[in-house]
Amino acid sequence: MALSSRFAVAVHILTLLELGQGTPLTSAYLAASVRTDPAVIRRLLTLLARAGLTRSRLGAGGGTLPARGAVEVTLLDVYRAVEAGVVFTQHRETPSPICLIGRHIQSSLQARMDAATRALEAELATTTIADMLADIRRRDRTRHRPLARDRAGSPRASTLHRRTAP
Amino acid sequence: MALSSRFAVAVHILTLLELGQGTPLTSAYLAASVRTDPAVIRRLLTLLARAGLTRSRLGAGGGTLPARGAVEVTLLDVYRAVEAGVVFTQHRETPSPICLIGRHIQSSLQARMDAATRALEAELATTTIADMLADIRRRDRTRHRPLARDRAGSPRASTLHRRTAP
DNA sequence: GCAATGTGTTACCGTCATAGCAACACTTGC
DNA sequence: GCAAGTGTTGCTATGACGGTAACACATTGC
Repeated sequence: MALSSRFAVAVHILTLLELGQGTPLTSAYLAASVRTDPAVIRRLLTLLARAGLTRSRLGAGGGTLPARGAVEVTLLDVYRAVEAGVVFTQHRETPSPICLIGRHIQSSLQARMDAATRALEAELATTTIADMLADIRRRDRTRHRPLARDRAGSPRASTLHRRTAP
Repeated sequence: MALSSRFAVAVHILTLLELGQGTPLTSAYLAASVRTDPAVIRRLLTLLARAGLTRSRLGAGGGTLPARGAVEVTLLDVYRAVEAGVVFTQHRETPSPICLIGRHIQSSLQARMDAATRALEAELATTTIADMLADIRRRDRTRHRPLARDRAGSPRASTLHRRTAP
């Protein structure tokens, strides 16, 4: 069936870290934006750190920073970091070897599963975290302006670098 | 994360039905090849019947037949028939609207998820059940011949149309 | 040195989807 | 009528996942 929500949350986090511009963000801050528990975020961050996508600083004033440039990190990198990477599942029990179909269905099907997975992954690789951030900024400019003030300069920095819950 | 095994089993069943060549196959027969319980097979068959891929005959001498030609049924048809069709999952809770990222991450991400899903589905659509059967026959000819007898004629019909467990 | 802050990690629980399994009503062919 | 099937339901065990609390450890600033 479906993948977990880890992929969505991980992309969210990485985009938010990129927006942070060098300030280490705490798991509490990230959790407030995602709307979950800080421990869940930290659990996810260990996966991202293990994949070389984030770095964390311990202790007071600590937090997490992106470890690579946002233009280098694709959604495929994120996907591979946090998901088992298995979209399709084979039979639970190996089928009957007495049956012609049973003998070969798994290997034959695996080839198609792999091809479909490759197609999905290739598509994911076309988008970077930088693309995501740019797209989100674009969406905010066009769609989200019922009261259009502060056009140029002095953007909504208050909502970005505030250390309290966003 | 991963899909259920329903897709794999459904492809298995449809290929086996196609091999049956007009004889209705029972859920017990199919279950023996898949190595599961007949009730599990019947539960799956209702999904396939609902999608117009199979027809069943009730009563003694009954069983299930393919409802469409094997060249017309793609793996995408099977996939759509038995899976919810959702590969990616969004956040459980809607992210914080106070945060720039939180406001737009879901719509932005959904576009990429849809694109990746479309790529996967397009790849699945390139293979038919007839392709599967042909591929399995090919694999059986090339790989599965430690003792190479009965080259032409008199194939392993015993393993195909036998009504007992394969 | 010490308190405050924050990460990393573990353990536990509730929820949900799934597959295995048994049971039963109903249909069909002999 | 009986045997052989399907269609369907209910129950259970399992595994993945996210929410939550707790705790050890690292770091900063006083």
